[in-house]
Amino acid sequence: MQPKHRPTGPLGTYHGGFDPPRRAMDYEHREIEQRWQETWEEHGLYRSKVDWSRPKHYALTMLPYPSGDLHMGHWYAMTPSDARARYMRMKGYNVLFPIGFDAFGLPAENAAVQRNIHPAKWTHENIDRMRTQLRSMGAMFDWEREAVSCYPNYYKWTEWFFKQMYEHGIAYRGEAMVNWSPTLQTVLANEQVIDGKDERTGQPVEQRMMEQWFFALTNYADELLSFDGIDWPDPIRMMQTNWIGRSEGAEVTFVTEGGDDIVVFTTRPDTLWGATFMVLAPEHPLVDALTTDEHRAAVDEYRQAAAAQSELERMEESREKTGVFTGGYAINPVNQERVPVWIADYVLLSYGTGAIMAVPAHDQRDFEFARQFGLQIVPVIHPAGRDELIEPEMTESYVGPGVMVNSGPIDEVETTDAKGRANPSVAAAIDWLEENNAGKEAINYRVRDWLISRQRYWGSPIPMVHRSDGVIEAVTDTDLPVVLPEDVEFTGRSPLGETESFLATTDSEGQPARRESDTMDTFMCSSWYWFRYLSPDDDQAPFDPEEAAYWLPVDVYTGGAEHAVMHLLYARFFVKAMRDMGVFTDTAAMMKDHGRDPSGLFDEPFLLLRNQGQVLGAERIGDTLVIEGDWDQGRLLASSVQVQAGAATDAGTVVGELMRRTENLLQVQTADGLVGVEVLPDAAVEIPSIPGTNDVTQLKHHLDIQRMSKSKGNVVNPDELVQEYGADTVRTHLMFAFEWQKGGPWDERGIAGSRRFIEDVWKLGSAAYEPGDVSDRASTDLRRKVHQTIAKVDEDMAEFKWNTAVAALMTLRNAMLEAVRARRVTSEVWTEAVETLLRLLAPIAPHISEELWQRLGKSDSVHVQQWPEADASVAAEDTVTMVIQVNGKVRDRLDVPAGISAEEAETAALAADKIQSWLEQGEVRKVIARPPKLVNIVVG
RNA sequence: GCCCGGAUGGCGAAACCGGUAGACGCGGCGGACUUAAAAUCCGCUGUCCCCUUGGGACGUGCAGGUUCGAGUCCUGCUCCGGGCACCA
Repeated sequence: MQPKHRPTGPLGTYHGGFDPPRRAMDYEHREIEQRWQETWEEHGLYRSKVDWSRPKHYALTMLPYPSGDLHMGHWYAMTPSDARARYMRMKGYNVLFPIGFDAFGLPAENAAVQRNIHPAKWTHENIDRMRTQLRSMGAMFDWEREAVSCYPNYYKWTEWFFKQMYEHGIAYRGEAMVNWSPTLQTVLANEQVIDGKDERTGQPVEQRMMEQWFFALTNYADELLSFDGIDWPDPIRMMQTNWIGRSEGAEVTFVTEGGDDIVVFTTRPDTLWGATFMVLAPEHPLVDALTTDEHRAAVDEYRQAAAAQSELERMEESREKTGVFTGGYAINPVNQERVPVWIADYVLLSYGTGAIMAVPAHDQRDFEFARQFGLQIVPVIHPAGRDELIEPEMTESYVGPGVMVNSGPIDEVETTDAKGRANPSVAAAIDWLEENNAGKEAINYRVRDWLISRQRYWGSPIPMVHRSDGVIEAVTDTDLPVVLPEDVEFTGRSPLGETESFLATTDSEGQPARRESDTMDTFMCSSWYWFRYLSPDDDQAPFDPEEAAYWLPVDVYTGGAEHAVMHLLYARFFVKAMRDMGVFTDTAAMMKDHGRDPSGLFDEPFLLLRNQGQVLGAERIGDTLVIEGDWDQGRLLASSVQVQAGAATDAGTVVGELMRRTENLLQVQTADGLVGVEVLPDAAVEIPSIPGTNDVTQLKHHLDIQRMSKSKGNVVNPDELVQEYGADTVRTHLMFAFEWQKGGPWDERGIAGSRRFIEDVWKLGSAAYEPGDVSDRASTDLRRKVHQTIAKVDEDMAEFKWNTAVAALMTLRNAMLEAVRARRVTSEVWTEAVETLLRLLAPIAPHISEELWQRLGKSDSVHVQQWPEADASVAAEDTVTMVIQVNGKVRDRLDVPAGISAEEAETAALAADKIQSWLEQGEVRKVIARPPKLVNIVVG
């Protein structure tokens, strides 16, 4: 449908008279929304341009992964972000609100393997569809700044950043554990491993060390612990802080009898005199050397068992302690005692040094281990205010304060609950270790360096070359990007490692060499995308410093709290590394040219962060699947899948609830546990509630209540809602019906209320108001309500409290409906009310606000209007309801002047009729007056 | 297991700093309009009790505590959600 009027003015200005208001109820949301979306686009209303004469505001919403269709979760995340951006614009800021796609990732590759569709094709089709869906939201995205991470002109710069990291010593080769499938000879993602088995083949998966690329994130650990200058939610800061997990203590070297050093980190070096054994991670490199022939069989067996378990399983503290003795011994450097060296899976190679000294008397895990295996326990703390610990009588470790005993040089030193050097005994121990060259003060972080290698196809290539002489070198900048080859085969293994035409290359000296076949973690792409929005087509640099000088840093970032520790920490790390690598040198110079002080502007990416919760799928009773098929090595090849409510457990080969689906792989919860099912391409799929021929992808609509996301799959389709109710209604409802930070299950019934609100706005905005018997009182009352609403909505929009902002607008709606019925307010007051309502609603419901604004005969877009300002004197109430309590219970209410004094309030309260009978129950002991709201009389 | 959240009517929720619990909306009930239904409009709607106009008791996951006063603060639990490093 074409716009009825084709305004031709400058940005945000429309000319030409609109039709006079038609009948009250001609609200055609489809026509109106489409027309305005086209008109805004034509006028470039949301193009954002650098303008140094105006204050800037960079609003960012987390970019979506193109999983297929835009789902309610995207709307839920983005609608308020858009509304906030629009609000800031009306507040006078020059706003940048861009969008893009985080387009590399595993689901595209799954589709390739399972359905033989190329990841690029799958991704591009999804992006095309989601672009259309995003436009239907009516958001103020500046599409000219769109960035897509899987386009070569984007990942060229992802590769360039990798090179920068390499050249500045941040990227390095190291070893890490991977999920290795011996059957497929490939690495699997954690998500692909279910119950220690490959979800696709049902074959076992083992942990194996592999050499890969890392970023030295721990170099920035201390800086990342500081949140100075940024406004982030406390829980996120806390999670990041705990994730980084800084602990202070000492590194101590134990020497094995074979002469090897075992370095351990401990936060309690003061308890070294009580260290009676050591435990190494099963994968620790010294295990082989330590193991005696007598113990080798047991050690090997234990190591294999440990390799079959994930880290998460190994960290389960409640399970029984397991471990085996290597037969080897090391010398405790503080007392020259010979201590046995064990291996146990609760020690992780990835934490600390992969080895611990065990002090069973004062560490509960060590205590349980010692008791289980009959190892020596030596108490070295005399607990404060208690009897000395006697080893055989101990039933648990002692971790409290006291005085050191049995500890040679640090005997008698006090020990407290303080951490690090703040604890006298720890300080004394560190000093002693350093004086005697037995150890040194050290800091350990729980956080590990960022492993960025992925043995996959659909990611940004790592621009490195392995020379035939073993040296690794970077691809020259002029050869960037290393482009992903398109003609590859998808088998489940990494195609790059098997594509000879990609691998074969030459090094900088023209000698034959091999390309790196790993690609980068997709978090790498999303660690710098907001810079790419600044100049998405720039082929000279990752971003244009002229744009960056104006727009950076991001002022407001919104997205899901599920990104608390990974994406949001990587993003912070990335910016700090960029700063140190000099990436912002030009930007800083440009800032100075424009009189902007660049100091501190490149330390953090996002000044203010707010998180939304998750919208859950509509609640359904979990459907039961009845599946027929043949067993093949522990999983079922299905020839028929039926959705059947309440089917008997023996109705098919497998009967159970669908828990997860990845393409045609199902996980079905049966009475006997989780079963993996592969739905064969020609299998019959039957879903009674979906008419026509069904296919396996539709099974996603039949999960129990769960998160709406690409991996869980129960998606409420917003397109249908938008068709039926309109984007403005859906936007309003999403902002109204939930506590944004919390989210919750989607329930379609409630949207009727938001639709009614939008229709009422239509009536109010398009009705011709004729004053009748005008009264000052009515006019004053409506004006007061209008200005109270401005104040409330303004405050709520500023603080991301969308639901109460909409509620305030609904309250104003109610007052205006009342006013239009009574016709007692003046035309001026009515006009002020209508124009205020439309401007306050514009960020939330942009289309209807614009349509009605234009019908009022305005020439500029409502979206370039000034945000209304509340007049506090108009908004003020002159009387207030004062509550009178007796002993904390409400017994009466009085209307009193807002300015009532404490004495007057007290007098009035004690004189109130309904209070008298309560006063007779005893003496008035105390009166607490909090004018003008409350008086509490204490009687007793 | 570890880290971080959450729990308030039949439902989604609101409640600034400790000061009227339930704003706003859904649903429900009753009424108006209609041949009828839908839509729309008006009224009621936390639970229980009493003789009414009206009044009273109870009530914010559970058990305690602090306070004149607790949804809000403290202690100990229960259940639910998010994250745990190759899902994004």
